Amino acid sequence: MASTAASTEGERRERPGKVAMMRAAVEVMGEDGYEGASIRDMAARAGVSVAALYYHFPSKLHLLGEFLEEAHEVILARLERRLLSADPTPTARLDVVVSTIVASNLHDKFARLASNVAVREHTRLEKAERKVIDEKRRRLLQLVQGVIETGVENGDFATREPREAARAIVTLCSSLVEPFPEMHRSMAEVIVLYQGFARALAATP
Amino acid sequence: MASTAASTEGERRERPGKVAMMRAAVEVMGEDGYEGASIRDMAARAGVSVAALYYHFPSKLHLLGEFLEEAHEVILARLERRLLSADPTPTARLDVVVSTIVASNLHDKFARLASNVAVREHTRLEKAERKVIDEKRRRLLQLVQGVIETGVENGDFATREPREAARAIVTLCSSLVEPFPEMHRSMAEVIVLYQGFARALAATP
DNA sequence: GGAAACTTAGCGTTCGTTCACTAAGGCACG
DNA sequence: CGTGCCTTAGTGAACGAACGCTAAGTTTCC
Repeated sequence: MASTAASTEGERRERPGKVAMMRAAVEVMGEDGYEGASIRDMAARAGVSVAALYYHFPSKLHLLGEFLEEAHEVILARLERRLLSADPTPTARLDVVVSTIVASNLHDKFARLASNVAVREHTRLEKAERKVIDEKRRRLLQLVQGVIETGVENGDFATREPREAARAIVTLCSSLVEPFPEMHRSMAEVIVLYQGFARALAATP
Repeated sequence: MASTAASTEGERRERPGKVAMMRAAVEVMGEDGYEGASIRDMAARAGVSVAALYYHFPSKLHLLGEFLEEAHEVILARLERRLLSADPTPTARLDVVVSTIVASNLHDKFARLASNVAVREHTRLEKAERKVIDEKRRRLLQLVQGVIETGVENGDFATREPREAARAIVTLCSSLVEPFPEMHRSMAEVIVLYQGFARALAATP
């Protein structure tokens, strides 16, 4: 579903489309913050008029909300899929958790900006939409917690606080977009490093 | 120096003063984000006119910068002082690192708001001021890294990545202000929990 | 022809910032 | 001992620019 541009035919006159507008909007939000990002900047980045944004999104806040819902849904789906086809040992499954989350936040420039928006701006939502996002974050946390708990049950892990360990792991994997100046590592190196951190957190009582 | 209100005499007519203005400004920034916080809200919260802010701070951005410098200096000083009078074993020193950072970010409502500002808004600064803050964050990181490295040298710790472990620990201790919905723990419990996490990160090879 | 996907133009509001002014305390000097 | 003067810490009003948003018209494509 939802193949907005150039779906069945080739080479139409490249209309920007809703997806491109959301991409542009998220880029600007990632750079300037939600309140600092003006809809004029978003529209200009998408190569579109301001009113075009309002054709697709009822308000700036709904645009943020829609993105956050989608982004969380995407990472949850990705994680569930990769866990299904993963080595069933808890350590391998935890490695999958880490590599999936880190890669989702780091794999290109847009992913980094989107990740910034996701961690910093979800507080701006209205209470109702905020609840929807919090619920999705809770699902992500539960997923990781489940992986840890099965590991504790069969002796691979040993933490007495699976929920808090899961929270710490997800926080770590989500907080590595420029929290400190310069980390001179490739994404692959970061993944290995953080898989080690995650194992340490899960394995230590 | 700099005792702004009621310095030598008693009971002057309670003028708000620069410190109160900065406190109010940081509160509003913590709630609404830097760009979302208007100087009118800040002034109102401090019980003062807008122009009064401009008497003490040359601009909104300088206000943020001055706060960030001060906040980082405070936590660095606190950490250095507590490390000086701490049990010299690396584990005890790492515990001090964790308890100091966590307590600084959590000990009351203002501390939480200030912590939010510190982690989210330091990217808004101009390049020059940004460098000043980054340097202070680097000093904090170095301090923690040093604690870990001496632990590795004498065999208490075992990580092969002291810098990244330090980064992870500081990130964890700084990221616990509402990153996930509801953490039903007292500050003392959180400190013990995160001391365990920090030890695990430092001790695991 | 008609719906979907836009544009142009502008609305009212809020923003950061500045200007001209002032009440209040300290203080050197005749 | 008071009086003119400078500094400190503010006030109130207003500036132009930028803001989120919208009504009405135009193009594109089946």
